[in-house]
Amino acid sequence: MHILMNDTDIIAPLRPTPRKRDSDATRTAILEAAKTHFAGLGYDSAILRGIAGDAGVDVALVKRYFGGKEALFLEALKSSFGPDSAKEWDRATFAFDTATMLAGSPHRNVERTQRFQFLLRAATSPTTAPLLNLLVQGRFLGPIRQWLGGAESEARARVFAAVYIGCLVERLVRGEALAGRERDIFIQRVAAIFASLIAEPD
Amino acid sequence: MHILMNDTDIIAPLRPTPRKRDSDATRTAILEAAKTHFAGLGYDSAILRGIAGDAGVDVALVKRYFGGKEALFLEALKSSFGPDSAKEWDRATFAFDTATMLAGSPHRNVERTQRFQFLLRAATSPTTAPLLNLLVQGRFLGPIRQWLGGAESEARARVFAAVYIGCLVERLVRGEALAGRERDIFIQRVAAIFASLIAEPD
DNA sequence: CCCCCATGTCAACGCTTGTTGACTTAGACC
DNA sequence: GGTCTAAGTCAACAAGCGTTGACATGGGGG
Repeated sequence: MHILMNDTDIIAPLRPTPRKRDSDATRTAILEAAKTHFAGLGYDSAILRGIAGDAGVDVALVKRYFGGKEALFLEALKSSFGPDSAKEWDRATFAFDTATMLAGSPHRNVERTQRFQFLLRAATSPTTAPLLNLLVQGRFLGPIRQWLGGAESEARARVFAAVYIGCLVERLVRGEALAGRERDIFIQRVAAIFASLIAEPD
Repeated sequence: MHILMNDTDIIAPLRPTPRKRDSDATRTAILEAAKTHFAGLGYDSAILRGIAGDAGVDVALVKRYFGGKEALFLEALKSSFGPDSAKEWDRATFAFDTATMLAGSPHRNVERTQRFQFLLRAATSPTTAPLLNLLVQGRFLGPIRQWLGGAESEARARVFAAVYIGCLVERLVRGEALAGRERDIFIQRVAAIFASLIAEPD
């Protein structure tokens, strides 16, 4: 193993700038670690030294690359809410699929789960709540509203968001997932709610 | 005004122990301030000096009376979730009333609003989330489940809780309340959801 | 080959905040 | 009225954490 040269050495000649000590990778590593930490712990409980540690870098680098904790948080938040897959959702199966996802195993679709845990934790921390409005509006409520379509889409989008987030909180509070018949009922009920919000013709 | 003796002096003879410097009142004041602060700021952001300040006492008193921040939090949490009015709810108007409350002005029924903000903030802080399970189960989910009655009450209670909490988060994130027609639609939709969760005969 | 800038490291500062113990004072009891 | 305990005050400590600037180092361009 130690005989082999690392990737950087190999592909370096191919690039215009071989990246001396890979600042891009460092930045990315920090950002990724930050996303995980912020999502899992919330703004207050996440600590820079922990994030830097997970990224395998020094704390001071966080300042160099992002400026500070708050700026890093914002960056991580924006990075977590990239262009969403709202348009890809299938109207036929959406309600049931989403309800299923919300009912149980956090393992499926980990990325989205983490993303919304992120949102949730951010929403309930007074420090970050103000920062969140724009993002929620622009990348969550907006797309959903548009996707739902029809009249009074604003109100319906809000109900949708509320139910969606509520399910996440519910799951967050009590770690164990539902099982068996109770789980089926839960899914069925939530799916019905979603369906009623979509189907509305006008 | 300064001529009058204060209450303590007047009613003192009537009590077995007239209470020298009113330790009970002090304790209560701290607890009340703590409830407000924890509900409004969350466990992490709430600071003891702020709580003590609002209560008009020294920080050290918090230790004397409660032992520490975590213990105070627990006490405040328990105190916030006293015997609930679940049994008083009217099945006929409950769905609409609750939806209306959730839709808008946090001014009506401030107490309950604060209580659930408390719950919410506690739920999303990793520090306090573990402490919450028992309480939520015992004093919120339990009563609701019982009140809803019928078959599969567990699943339905969970859906109820999810929607309820979701609406609170939604309102928490975006301070401004809905208005006009959008508000009506919102209420109508949420009320419909609640109603469907109650009415289920079997 | 040498210099210079970007990258990374290190240690320390300063602030916030929970906690603690010593000190002061009020008031009930003898 | 004196005394002793409970109630309240004060200042300081200690730990956690974000932040900062000085210093080391590697590598590409002259």
